[in-house]
Amino acid sequence: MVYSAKESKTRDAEATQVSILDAAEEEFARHGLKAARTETIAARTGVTKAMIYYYFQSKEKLYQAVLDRAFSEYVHLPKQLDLDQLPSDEALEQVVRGLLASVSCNQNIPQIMFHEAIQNHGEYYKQAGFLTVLSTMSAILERGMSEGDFRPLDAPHTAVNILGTCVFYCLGYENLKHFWPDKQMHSQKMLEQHTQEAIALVMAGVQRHENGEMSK
Amino acid sequence: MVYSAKESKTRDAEATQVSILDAAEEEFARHGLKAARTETIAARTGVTKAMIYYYFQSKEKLYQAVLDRAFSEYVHLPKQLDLDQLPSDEALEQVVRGLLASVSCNQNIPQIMFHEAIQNHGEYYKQAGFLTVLSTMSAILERGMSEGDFRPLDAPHTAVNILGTCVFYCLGYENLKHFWPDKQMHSQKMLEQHTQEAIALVMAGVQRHENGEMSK
DNA sequence: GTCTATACTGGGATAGAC
DNA sequence: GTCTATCCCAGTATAGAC
Repeated sequence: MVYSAKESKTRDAEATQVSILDAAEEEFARHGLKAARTETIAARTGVTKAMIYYYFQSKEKLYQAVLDRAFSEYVHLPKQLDLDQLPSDEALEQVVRGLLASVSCNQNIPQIMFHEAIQNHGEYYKQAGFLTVLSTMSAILERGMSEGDFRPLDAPHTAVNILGTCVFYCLGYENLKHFWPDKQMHSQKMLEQHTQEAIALVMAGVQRHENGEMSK
Repeated sequence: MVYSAKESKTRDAEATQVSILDAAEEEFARHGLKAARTETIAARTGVTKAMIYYYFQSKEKLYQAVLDRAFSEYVHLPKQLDLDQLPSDEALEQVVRGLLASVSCNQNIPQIMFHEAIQNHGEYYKQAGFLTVLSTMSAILERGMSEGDFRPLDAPHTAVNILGTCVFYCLGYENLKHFWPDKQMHSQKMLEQHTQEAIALVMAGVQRHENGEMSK
């Protein structure tokens, strides 16, 4: 995804389009559809505004193109079949780990999704990979309960709550950095720690424990 | 907060200002500072755009006023002293429960905070109540570990992860509704279920269990 | 395919009547 | 204190040269 094509000074339609899409993804993530400025996108891309309208007829069309590309590239989960082979707790850990990795490496998509949610009534979300993730997690949780690995819980609600834990750290970065004034939240070390703590919390949160009190 | 003063047709400066603030909070929550339209705020309020500039000199000043009011009203946590009296697990449950209640009853504030994070680099977040919530939770987690109630964990990271679980359901509502096509996510019943499931996940996630494997 | 220059519009802000 | 009318800039979109 994030490969810039600025170096070629010769005319290259393909490269220009990719370059515009990259800059647009960034801008839309930051500001949402309405507040995004085509001028900023053009400036970051290195081409002029006119080019944006040449390739993508309007800001809306460009937005749609960004979403389309993002959905096709985001969240490469382990295949359903592979997950079914694993014990439920290992399957869940795999999914959560994949999710955390995706979110850490490209925060633009979750940010765009959020803007979608509160501005555009989640119109595009149906197409997105996140619903798949939720369904997958929910199914694993159901299986884990029936196999006795997990405590009694409501699978869809718990899947949503897990997803919340996974995305919040990166989504709220600019706010949360005040909570860690002396650390770099995006450093390799911190991201790894976040991954580890999130997984620990989630796994402990769903697993059945011999003498633990059941929640119902 | 959400009390409208439209019914008085006589001139009432106080009521007009409150009315503007209410509408503005809504609009800023939906669109963020930049994309928010003063025209929309005025329309929703029932007064004209000019009034907004009469009372608040600019859109920015209005935004600041909305934030100031929100911070002073949001998240009424139990007093520090009361929490210290309780066993750590009960204290944590109290805080999480309070947080879930605040978020469910007014989603505007978390939404504004989110926009702050990704648009304005979290400038205002330092003032907000959320950092207090995080510190409070973190302290409780530390105490719980030292008293042997909680498993070994990183307190700040875990506090952030818990907060994520608490806010995500309401923040992502418009997206997540596609995941529950047959339910009303804002119904009393669903909100209660979310509260219950979130608390169950969090408490199970942090508590020490006799035979559970420690995460470190 | 890429640029410069410009037409057009939405919306922030203000002047002035009532 | 509240309204109407208007100014004017920022920003979308396009025409036309190269």
